[in-house]
Amino acid sequence: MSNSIINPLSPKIRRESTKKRRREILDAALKGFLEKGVAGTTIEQIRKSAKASHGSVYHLFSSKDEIALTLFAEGMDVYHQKIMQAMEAETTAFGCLRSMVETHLQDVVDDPKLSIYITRLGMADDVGNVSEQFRSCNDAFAEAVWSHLKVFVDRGELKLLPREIYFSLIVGPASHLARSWLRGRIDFDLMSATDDLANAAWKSLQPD
Amino acid sequence: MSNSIINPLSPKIRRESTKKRRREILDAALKGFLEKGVAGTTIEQIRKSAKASHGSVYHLFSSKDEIALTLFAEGMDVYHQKIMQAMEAETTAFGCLRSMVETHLQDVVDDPKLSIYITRLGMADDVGNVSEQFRSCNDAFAEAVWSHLKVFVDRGELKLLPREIYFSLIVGPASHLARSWLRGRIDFDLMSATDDLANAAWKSLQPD
Amino acid sequence: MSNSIINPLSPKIRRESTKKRRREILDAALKGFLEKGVAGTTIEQIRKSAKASHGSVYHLFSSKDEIALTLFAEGMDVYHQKIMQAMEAETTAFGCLRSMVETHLQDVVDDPKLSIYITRLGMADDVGNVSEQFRSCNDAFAEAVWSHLKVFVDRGELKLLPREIYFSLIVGPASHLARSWLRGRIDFDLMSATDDLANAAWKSLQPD
Amino acid sequence: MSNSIINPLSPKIRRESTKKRRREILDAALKGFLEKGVAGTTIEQIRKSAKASHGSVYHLFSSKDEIALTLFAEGMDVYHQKIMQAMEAETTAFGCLRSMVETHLQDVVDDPKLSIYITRLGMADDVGNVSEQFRSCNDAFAEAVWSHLKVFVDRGELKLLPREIYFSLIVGPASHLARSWLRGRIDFDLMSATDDLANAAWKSLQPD
DNA sequence: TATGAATGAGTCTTCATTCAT
DNA sequence: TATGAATGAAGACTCATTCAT
Repeated sequence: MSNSIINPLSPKIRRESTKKRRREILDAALKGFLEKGVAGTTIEQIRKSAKASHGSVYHLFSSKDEIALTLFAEGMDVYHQKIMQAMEAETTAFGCLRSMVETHLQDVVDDPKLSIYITRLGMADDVGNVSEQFRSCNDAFAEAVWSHLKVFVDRGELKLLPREIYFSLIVGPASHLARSWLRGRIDFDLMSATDDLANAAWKSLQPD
Repeated sequence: MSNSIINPLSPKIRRESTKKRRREILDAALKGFLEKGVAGTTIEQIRKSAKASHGSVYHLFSSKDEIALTLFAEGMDVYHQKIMQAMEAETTAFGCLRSMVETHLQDVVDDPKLSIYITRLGMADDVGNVSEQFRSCNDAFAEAVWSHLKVFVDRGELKLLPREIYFSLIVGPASHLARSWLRGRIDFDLMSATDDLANAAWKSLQPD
Repeated sequence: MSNSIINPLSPKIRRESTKKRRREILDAALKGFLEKGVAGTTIEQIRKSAKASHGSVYHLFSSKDEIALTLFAEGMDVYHQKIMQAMEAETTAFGCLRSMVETHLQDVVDDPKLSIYITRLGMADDVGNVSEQFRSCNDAFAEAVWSHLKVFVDRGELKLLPREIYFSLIVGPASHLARSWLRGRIDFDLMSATDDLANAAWKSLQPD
Repeated sequence: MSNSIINPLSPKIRRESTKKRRREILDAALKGFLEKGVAGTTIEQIRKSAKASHGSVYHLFSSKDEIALTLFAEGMDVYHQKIMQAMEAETTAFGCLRSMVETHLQDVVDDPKLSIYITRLGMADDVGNVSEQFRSCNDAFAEAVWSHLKVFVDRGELKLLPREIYFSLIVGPASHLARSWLRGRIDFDLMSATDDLANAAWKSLQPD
């Protein structure tokens, strides 16, 4: 099972050292992007932070956008995998929903900046064509999620709804709350909301 | 009751013509920002589109960021007002929730680009200090929303939860779905999801 | 005795209030010039600091340079007057030299920034045509100084030299030392050098 | 013995061509600065005159101020070296003083504009932080001068005074006169004042 | 006279990207 | 492959000055 979109643009990498250099650049770039945004981070800063030369960066990536996109893709991919693993580990409908909510919250708590980066880039017009990336990988993910939930729906444990709505109902509130938390608008520990959100998701999906 | 943050930075305006000129610039800027993003829109384009001189723009606004911020504040304000009006017009708990969901969706559908602009800027670290603006106005809004919902909670019609969670439960799914829709991932008419989302919100907030 | 060059460009001033406003602008400008240089000070800052409007400034002065020039002229004039008064109060050759040295040092100590401003502008190409101002007023001053010293030279108390050299010999060292002091390169109290410099000037001008 | 401050900010230069390009820019800039002042010279003019691209200039220097500063440092350095060489070539106290005076005057006569540039920048608050540069290099120079004069003072050939005063007494008058000359206030050949100024310096430093 | 809105030429600087070595 | 010098288009912003009210 791989809906991975990691490095879709990357050239075939020959040497080990190249791979390492590539990673250094990506890490340096991510650091910058998280702190100052994509537009606010210059290639110069990236290359300096990665101790690479200008030419070196352009040898490995065709543009700054490609770097941003690669990181975005990686991030999305990891997020998707986390969610999928969480779902796969559960056998009950409630367990599944709860697990998704918890995983989402944990993901935000574990790396808030990365979380913002992904969300923000997901809405950006201006970086490369994120949407293309986003779509192809997201559609696959959506399909995978659906195929899991379908089991419970078929069993009558979850309400039948247009499939696009499930993820919004389950993760939407967590995502929304997480954004408030990221903005520092929430005092309590984000994870402590897990039960309330999981219960809410569960109830909202009960058949009438 | 005014949690308005419109023009928080605006200087005292003496002449009527100034007010008009200010508006022209804001409108021209918004047009650009919606089409090409804040970074992608130049002051030159704005001023040309507003038929104003360079200096004139800077006489009225101290920077491009201030323009973006003013627009953001205005947009947030309008959104908040819409939601508040929707809530105030309803007397039942369900009516209130449904109205919030519907208003949110309608808002996105009515002006998708503005909607993206607001959402995106709300997550931006890089433009001025949006967060400051965002916070002060958002907190007031959150308070107003809560004071409305509290009535229903006190009556036992809605479950008692940490107050920060309500808005996420009610509008979070709509917001999440709207983002998918904005990315073109959803075939059906967004408004048609109103009932499903409203019901879900309602159920998720039922007392146990 | 007036070799004053104050306000050579100023229009005839009618009202008292105008005179006051004029003074406020000049004072505000001087403050800026001393802190950040002429080029580094904007009309905007001056007018704000003087609580005057743009138009008001331009009504009273034709340009920023004119303001700078007026201040320069005033400063030069005051300096010249101080030196002349010091000379006139003395009857002996040594007393006269000592008095000039002391006055120069005191002038620097009393208002170091003004002192720098005058010196700097005296060398500037870029502000209006300072040199014109400088020349006409300086020549008159030089003449006045010479006519005082001439008495002592005629009496054989001071050496006969090209007249242009006297002022350089008497005040040059004080001026040079003062610049070091202004740069913070000198620990001791500047005034304490008075005797040494006065003696040196005296000796350097002794007939062979 | 090197109190040189040349290129204190220059990056490690790898290629020979870079050094050449750097020099071309500096030369072009100096030409402009001498003619129209630092503020009056634009980067555009410099780069055009040096046949370099905009980015090239900024690759080699971080700002216009850095160029001005480098030039200032170079100029100061050359001046200091001239004076030191003049002193070192002399064995008698009088010869030494005379040589310093003559060198200073010659320096002004040889390149009046450069001379003004150095003097003016030495007084400027507004360009970068000249003072820092100025100080560190000037202190070293002052020390070197003093260690030379000390010999004569120890021998009783020159009067014992606070060490900061010597240079002012010797070069101050020449410097002052040179400024008058630069302003066109002096008819005679500046160099012809050498003897008078040298004698004056000599006499002013005689032990009582 | 006073005000402050408007002008617009001009400047520095940034930065992604290319290319010679 | 790696390096860093060079490119040059583009952009934000400044500011002295003019002018309508």
